[in-house]
Amino acid sequence: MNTGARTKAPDKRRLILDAAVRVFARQGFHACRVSDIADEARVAYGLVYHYFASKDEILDTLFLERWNVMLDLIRDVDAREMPVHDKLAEIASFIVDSYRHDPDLMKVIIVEVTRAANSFGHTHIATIREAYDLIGGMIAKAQAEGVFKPQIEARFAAMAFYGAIEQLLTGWIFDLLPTGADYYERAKWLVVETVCSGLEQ
Amino acid sequence: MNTGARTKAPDKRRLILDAAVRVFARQGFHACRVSDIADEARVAYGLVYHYFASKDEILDTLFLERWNVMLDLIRDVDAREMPVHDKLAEIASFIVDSYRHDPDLMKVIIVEVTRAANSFGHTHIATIREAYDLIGGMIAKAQAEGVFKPQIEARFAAMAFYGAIEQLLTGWIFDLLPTGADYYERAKWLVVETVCSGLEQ
Amino acid sequence: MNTGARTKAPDKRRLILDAAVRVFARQGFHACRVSDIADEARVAYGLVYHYFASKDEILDTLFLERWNVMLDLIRDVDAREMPVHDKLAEIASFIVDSYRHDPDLMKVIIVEVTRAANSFGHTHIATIREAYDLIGGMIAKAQAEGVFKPQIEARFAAMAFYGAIEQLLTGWIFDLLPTGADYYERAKWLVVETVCSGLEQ
Amino acid sequence: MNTGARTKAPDKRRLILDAAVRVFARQGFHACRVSDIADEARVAYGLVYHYFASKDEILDTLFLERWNVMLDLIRDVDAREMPVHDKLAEIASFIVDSYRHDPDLMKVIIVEVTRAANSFGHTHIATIREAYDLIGGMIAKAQAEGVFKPQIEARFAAMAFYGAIEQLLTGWIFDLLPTGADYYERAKWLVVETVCSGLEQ
DNA sequence: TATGAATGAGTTTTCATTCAT
DNA sequence: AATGAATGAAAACTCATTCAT
Repeated sequence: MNTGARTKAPDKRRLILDAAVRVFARQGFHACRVSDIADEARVAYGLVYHYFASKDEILDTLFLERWNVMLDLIRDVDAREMPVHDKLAEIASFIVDSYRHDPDLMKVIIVEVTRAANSFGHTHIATIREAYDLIGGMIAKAQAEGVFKPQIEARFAAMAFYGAIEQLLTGWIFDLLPTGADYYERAKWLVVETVCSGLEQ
Repeated sequence: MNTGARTKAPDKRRLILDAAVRVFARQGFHACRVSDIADEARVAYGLVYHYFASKDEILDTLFLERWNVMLDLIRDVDAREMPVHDKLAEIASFIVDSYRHDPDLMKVIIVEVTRAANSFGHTHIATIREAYDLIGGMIAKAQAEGVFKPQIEARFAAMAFYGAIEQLLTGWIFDLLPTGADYYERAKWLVVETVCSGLEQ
Repeated sequence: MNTGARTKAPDKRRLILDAAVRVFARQGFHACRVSDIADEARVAYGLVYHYFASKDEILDTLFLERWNVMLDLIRDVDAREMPVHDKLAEIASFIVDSYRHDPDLMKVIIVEVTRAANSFGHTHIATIREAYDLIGGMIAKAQAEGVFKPQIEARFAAMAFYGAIEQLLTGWIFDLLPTGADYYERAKWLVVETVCSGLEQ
Repeated sequence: MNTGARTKAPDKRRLILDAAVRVFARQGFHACRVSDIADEARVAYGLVYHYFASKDEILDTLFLERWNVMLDLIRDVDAREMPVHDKLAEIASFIVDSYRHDPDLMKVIIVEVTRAANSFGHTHIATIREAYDLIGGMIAKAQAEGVFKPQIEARFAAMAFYGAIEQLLTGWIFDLLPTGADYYERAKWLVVETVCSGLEQ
């Protein structure tokens, strides 16, 4: 029974992953060196290669760890009986909270994976798509139930919804939007409100 | 009547820029070599450096060329007297048409610049922000006029709107959404309809 | 009886420095490639950059190593109680012996550093000057004691003295002067005799 | 009858040579580009190659132009009937005046040619040696006539004499010695006085 | 596990030189 | 003579990865 973060054991592997998040966020995946990660983790250079086969694998690991948590959440939400509005709100809330909890990690995922059409994005496309598809399914179901307009393609709407959230995170990442607990909460509400009811009075 | 491409000067500089778009789109900025660009342009290696100080400058040039055209469009729309709904529709239409007209260029801009918080995105943040600000201004104005709900932060709404569009393009780039004239047109309508009226019936 | 070169650690760093001396002397700093140094040292290319930040740093290191030994000698001589004639003789002897012991190293220092007004010479000007100043001080002291003529500027005389020695080395480097133990010893005597007593009978 | 420097005719070739002197002196031969020379001469890039076969040839030309003037002077002095002291004074005077008249040119010759054992110095070794040999001949003659001590090798003495002068120039080039008409004149006297009579009272 | 020296392929950039006009 | 675009070889430097200890 090792929950992974007891107290003593430093768990070098975790140390390296966490250091990588900070370094990737600060310098970008391409601009940083493996030695930067080792230094940040206060670990010997070679140890990075003891735990990970390559620099790529570190980012892969970080992405999958987080994305799978999100997929679990979305699947769980999807399975529950609740209005689509609330489902979308749960998802938006989860993503925004993910950013609140670990902005560096979300920055890395958005900047280095989600849009990297020729590298990591391409590698993980199936995993990424699963999230979009699940959301698309919720919207399609809502259309079938007469809650959402039937004219709008569910897949397109799902992308627009997800893109709206990700862009809010991008705004925070680029320091284009104000941060703080209030703003995070309002942002969650705003994106769902807009997508469900629209901006018009 | 000459479309310009067959006439006198081959304009090597343009040739290089156009080749770079294709190469960046195909391989990604980091994964491609300057020699790939030169080869694609059927031009001597050194000529790339005769016209551009660095590989970076090529991407900078491509981005600014296109983004400034968009800024002009947005500024123009902003100055016109028309319902905010139509203004947003013009913007969405312009961006989608940009993708239709030159998917490679838009792919490069979205994948390599717009979200690159540690490299090009950071360099061009002021230019990028201008677009968001202009859209935010339109929304704020609509709120002041009572057309849009006043409770939603205009800046946040603008980001959500832009993010929704960009994500549709991302969907096409990643081959997650179907393409074709019909889909492009419906996508334009969809994103504006959603943002203005919401998905709810 | 072990001269140290055959023992345990090969000390790759030293290997590289020694190889660099040979390569710089043979081809000149600008004309040689870093790979030439690595090859000469029978070491992997990248190892050169593991120990030195740049090709420049290798030459900097070689120069400072040697010049500081000379500075120590001059400072030591300066502190001793002995006729100025003998002091100058010690210095001339040290420099000529340095050439006898490692002609390549002295060649590199004279050819690539001491006169390189726009590169290494400029970088190390303060260090180089210290030697001239110390010699100038000895001459000034001799003038104050009435041993040397007071009309001649000590700083100028110091430069002339040092220049005379360096030019003898240059003569050997360019193969314009005969070499051999006898010539080295006579050269030491000659330069001091000339500067102190003059060529006139 | 064209003395080469009338008034109107710009003589682009001369313009390029003079510009090269300034650029070589300022940046060093290796650090400057051919385009720097063209820019400094306010001449088209390609024109440099119309007048000179290579960058090297420009420096060769500059060196030979000046060194041959010096050789003429030394030969002339050598042929004259005058005390060796005066001969050496004429030579020292000529070299110092050369520096007064065009410090950049002398800097370039000393820094880039005279000590460049692996490049230009090697190329022009025969020409350079001629000067040393002529001076050596004067000294040998003075020894034969009983004016100079016979124990000192004339060739070595010639090198020491020339080296003393060149080092004074080096001192000015590196800004280690004070400049000005007075200092130049005293330097001429000093070097000859030292070499002939010695520093001792 | 842990360390960091050792390896060497890969890429940008520079710049002398050529050439068409 | 004059121009400057075009060429492409050359080299420094980087850094992911391997390996001996």
